Amino acid sequence: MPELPEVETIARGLSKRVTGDTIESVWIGSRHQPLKSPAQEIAATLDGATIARVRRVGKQIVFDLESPRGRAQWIVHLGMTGKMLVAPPELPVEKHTHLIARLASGREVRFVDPRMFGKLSVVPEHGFRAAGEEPLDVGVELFAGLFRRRKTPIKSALLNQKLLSGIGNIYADESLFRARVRPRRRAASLTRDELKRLYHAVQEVLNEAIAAGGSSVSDYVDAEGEPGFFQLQHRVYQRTGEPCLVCRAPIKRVIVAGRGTHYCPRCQK
DNA sequence: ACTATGTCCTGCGAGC
DNA sequence: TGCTCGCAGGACATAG
Repeated sequence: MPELPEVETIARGLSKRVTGDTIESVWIGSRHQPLKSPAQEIAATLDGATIARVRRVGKQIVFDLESPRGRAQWIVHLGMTGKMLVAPPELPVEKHTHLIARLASGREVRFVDPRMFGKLSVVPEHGFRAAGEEPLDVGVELFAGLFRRRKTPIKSALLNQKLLSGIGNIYADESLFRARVRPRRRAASLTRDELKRLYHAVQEVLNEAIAAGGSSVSDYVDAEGEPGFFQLQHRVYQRTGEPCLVCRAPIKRVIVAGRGTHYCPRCQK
């Protein structure tokens, strides 16, 4: 599922291939679940707009658009199974394609999302605000302050996009393992040292994952249709019963915040 | 003001 | 072999 490193990889790929290009026409499928803004409004905003910039904010892809009608932003959240592909027009349109933007260069940007947890919207210029802090930009003091006085499990807090934007199930588990903190620990119970370890673990995991092009665990591919490789470096995620890479104890799986959660019962306190 | 839980959706794999 | 069923989970609604 696309979390910060996957979305970063996709946004970089899109940026490289569509910046400066102009959307000449837009097709939107009849399944409207993935749309947060009305289909008509999305089509009208994209149609004829030039893509000035593509970037990642939290887990969303933000397209800065310029057109004779003014500036706007196209916001794409990939949900669990969303893909943004840059494709030649002759490439067969795969099932669950919800939007196709045809570009002046001849290429197409396609939004594909089988499970339809993804969301598309358009907002006025500068209309989009990230809910929480960027995990890779935040300082250690502000980071630690986010968890103070919170009774919720630390894993739930990591998944809360209003605190930090971009961490999902994979990177929450991997970060907690590296920080040697159990996912069910109450956030407020973490010591200063543990919070510091967690801060560095989050940065390390996210940066390593970006370098590997993200994790391909379900059907994630980047804008060019290429998978990522960070799943090969997962130390706990989906390794239930396998030996911990540090102490050989079998990795445990429990449910926290309704999510499958993996940890080492010996290394993580 | 927080926190916990159910819901949306389709594809896939386990189990019979 | 072929079927059914349950699970996967990001964000939000709703309940407590």
